Amino acid sequence: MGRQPCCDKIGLKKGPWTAEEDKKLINFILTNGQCCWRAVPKLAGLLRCGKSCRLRWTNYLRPDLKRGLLSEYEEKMVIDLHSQLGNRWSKIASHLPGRTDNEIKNHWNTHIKKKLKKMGIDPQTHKSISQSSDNTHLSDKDKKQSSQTPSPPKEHKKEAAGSETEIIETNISDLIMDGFCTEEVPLVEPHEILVPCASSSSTTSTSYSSSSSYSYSSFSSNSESAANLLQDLMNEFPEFEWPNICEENGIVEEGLLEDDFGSSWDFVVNNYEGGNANNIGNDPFVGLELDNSQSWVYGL
DNA sequence: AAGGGCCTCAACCGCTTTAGA
DNA sequence: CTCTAAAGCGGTTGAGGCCCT
Repeated sequence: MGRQPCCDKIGLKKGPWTAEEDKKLINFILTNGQCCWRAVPKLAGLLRCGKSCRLRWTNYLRPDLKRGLLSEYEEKMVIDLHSQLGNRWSKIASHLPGRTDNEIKNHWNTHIKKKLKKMGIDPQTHKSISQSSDNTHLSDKDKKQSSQTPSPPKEHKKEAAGSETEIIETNISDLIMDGFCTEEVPLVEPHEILVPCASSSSTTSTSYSSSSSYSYSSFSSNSESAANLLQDLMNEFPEFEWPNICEENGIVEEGLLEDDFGSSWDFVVNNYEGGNANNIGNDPFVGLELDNSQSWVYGL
């Protein structure tokens, strides 16, 4: 017996999702939760197959996703994990909260792979290309690119004499020192993801802001005040040295945090009920900003 | 300004794995 | 244990934007 297709493809829409479809899917998932993807399109009023809905949600609409390019630390993690796990993108993604397997796979193929090749490292084996006995696994296009790529600098040729571990570690360090771009690119406007609160006792707080320069991450919390929310964030992100904050209403606390990786973060905790001077929201929130570029607002 | 080539990444395809009857 | 449906996963595609000539 032949395998049935995952869905009746006749009449189903394919291709890029529209904002209207996104809204329908977000509303449905946040109201009903994730269950039985095959039934989702019908119940949500979408002309898509369940698989397409699941992919759209997991790869793009999920509110806990990080946005923008991978940080230096995340790239190093991906390279290290790939050397251990190979192309098991979902396993790699599971070590990077807020990142999807698709995102990591794309980033690997478009950025990291090229960078490693340029440094004389075989992206598949993580060995120096000069050590590889053959490069027959490369496609014609790869070979062409490889032939156009300048020889590795002398330092790398010198490193080839050392142990494999040393080579990889040194090259990864060089890679990071080269400086990857960490620009943040918000992709979803907040007004597009706001949904009516479900009447049920949802434990997910909806995050928002009127500024498009922020990322809008939901944060699972039972918080009823900014102080409680901050406490939840402290538990979630223990790598920060969090300050003590005033628990009175109407207090805005600002300051600097430093994470385990030496990055300085501006933070602001707003206890105001019913709006604030920056018009960021009408409820208490906790905001984090890295180098004036990456921002997260955790609202109630 | 035009157009051709390259790059990026969202989305799709098809195979594999998992869950449950 | 077997079969089937659903979900998960990784490879691939192609539209759209960017860059270079």
